[in-house]
Amino acid sequence: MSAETDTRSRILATAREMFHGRSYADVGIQEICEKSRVQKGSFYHFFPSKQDLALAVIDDMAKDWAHGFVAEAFDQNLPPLERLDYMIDAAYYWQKAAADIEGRMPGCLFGNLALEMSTRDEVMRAKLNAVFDRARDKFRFTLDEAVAAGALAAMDTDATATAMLAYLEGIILLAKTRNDPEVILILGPAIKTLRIELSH
Amino acid sequence: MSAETDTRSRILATAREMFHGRSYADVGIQEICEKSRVQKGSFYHFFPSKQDLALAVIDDMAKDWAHGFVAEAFDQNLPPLERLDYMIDAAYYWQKAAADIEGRMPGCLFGNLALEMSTRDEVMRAKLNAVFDRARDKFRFTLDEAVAAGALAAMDTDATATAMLAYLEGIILLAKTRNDPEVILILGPAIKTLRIELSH
DNA sequence: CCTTGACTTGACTGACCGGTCTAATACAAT
DNA sequence: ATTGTATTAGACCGGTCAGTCAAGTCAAGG
Repeated sequence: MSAETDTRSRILATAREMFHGRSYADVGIQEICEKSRVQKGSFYHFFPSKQDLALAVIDDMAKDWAHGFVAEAFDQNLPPLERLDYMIDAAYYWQKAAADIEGRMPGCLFGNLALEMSTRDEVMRAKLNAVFDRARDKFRFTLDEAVAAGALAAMDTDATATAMLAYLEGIILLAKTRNDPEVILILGPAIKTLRIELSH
Repeated sequence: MSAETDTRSRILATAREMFHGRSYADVGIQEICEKSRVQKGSFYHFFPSKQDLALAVIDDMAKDWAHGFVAEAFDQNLPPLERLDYMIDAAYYWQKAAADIEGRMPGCLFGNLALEMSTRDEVMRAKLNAVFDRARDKFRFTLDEAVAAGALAAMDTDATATAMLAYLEGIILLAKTRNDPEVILILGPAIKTLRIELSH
């Protein structure tokens, strides 16, 4: 029970790290097996295909994300607008830590996979889209609170939340291309300037 | 002369389309050769490696981009801030046209390749970074003009230009993940709300 | 003690990968 | 007509890909 779970989760952790640091196509099952010291057959006992593995990796990362990074950054004890700064900081330190260890900024696993796989795998696209939708909901909830508290003038919180998520992903994309986490720190705070008015 | 150029440019055009619509790793040289009706040997006569082909594709797209899309969108006869709206519209129609034909939004070739290749190929990363730098310059030039014309209060035009580029890439990323070009139209105009103040 | 079934092992498959090589061909200059 | 060069043709290379499979190991349950 513990051994079986261990094998599966070892595969999952390895795959997550490798997909994140490289790409889906560039990482082979054989390599994942070697690095997690598992045989091919064992791999296929737990995951019917490479696609299923990727789907599991996305779920796994989304779970950790929701319970760690996002839960802290969107801490409801903080004033709504400060949460955005916290989130930017969290993203920065995360990427910086990874860059310091690996030498390269891995960026956002979801963004990476989304651009690589959206045109090739509808199931994966839909799953990544759902992850983004949940992230947007976090932003929207924060914006709704800010508006209710009078910290922000009334706006289209749904559209603005989506805009903020897009901006965050864009910043990480650019930072990864520059291989420089500082970009997140420089551009991040401007996320609070984004605004989409209510249409009527 | 015309025939040789034709073979090379046929390879280039096919590769560009395929890399854009799928990904670098997913498209094989064999497939590119088949689709452009060229033999392997001819391919390697013109391009020493797949990496060189990708580099040439990036240059080719950047050239077309600078002369077409960007030149029109950043038309200096337009008031500076209107150029931003033009650019968003141009991005929308481009993606929509591709989505209508292919059924899927290809997104931005540069953004796609940047996320896929940045951690794997330093040469490609640097080239894509340079393309982004030039795009940022276009934004900065526009912002400088807007500030000079009094249409915008003084700001850190360099940082804001980078923020706008990040936002644009982020929008396209999200639109691609949703497979819905309309996202560009909804989120795009908010690019004008981005602002990074001068630090002092 | 025997069976069951989850798990592991590692050899194996056929397809495809990027890239090489030699020979044939087209064509321009002499 | 001949030679040199640019281009094309396509067989071929070793390696890797995702995935399969038959033969086990081993612990729990009857």
